[in-house]
Amino acid sequence: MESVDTNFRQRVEALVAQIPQGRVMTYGQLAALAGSAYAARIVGGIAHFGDPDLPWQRVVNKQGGLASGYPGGRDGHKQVLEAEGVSVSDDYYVSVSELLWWPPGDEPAQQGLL
DNA sequence: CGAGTGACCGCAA
DNA sequence: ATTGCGGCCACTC
Repeated sequence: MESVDTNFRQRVEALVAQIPQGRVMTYGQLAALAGSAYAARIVGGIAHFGDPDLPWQRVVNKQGGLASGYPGGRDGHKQVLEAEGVSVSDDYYVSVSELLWWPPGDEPAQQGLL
């Protein structure tokens, strides 16, 4: 409906902005919810040139590892996540299985269904 | 307007 | 198990 310009970027930003504190989402997830499961790279691109007010720090890769290119490097990224309440491993890895969050209504199979 | 790149993911050997 | 390569879409210069 209505305008659909760059709905991808708007969608990703909307999802990231909805990520609750202490939770993390994967790029592939955001990409899939945005409309393209193969556009995970674009999500990263938007993250770098998107709105700096969005909690991109809560966005990690499928491995649960922190991404590069973040202002301050993984060091700053790790500290920010820990400040949010996310436990980051010494290797800059987070428990995706524990902190992975899905938007309400779009969850294909929550962890409870495991 | 055209080309290149990217904070990724999945599969193949 | 590990390593290497390709692919898709959007954004920037």
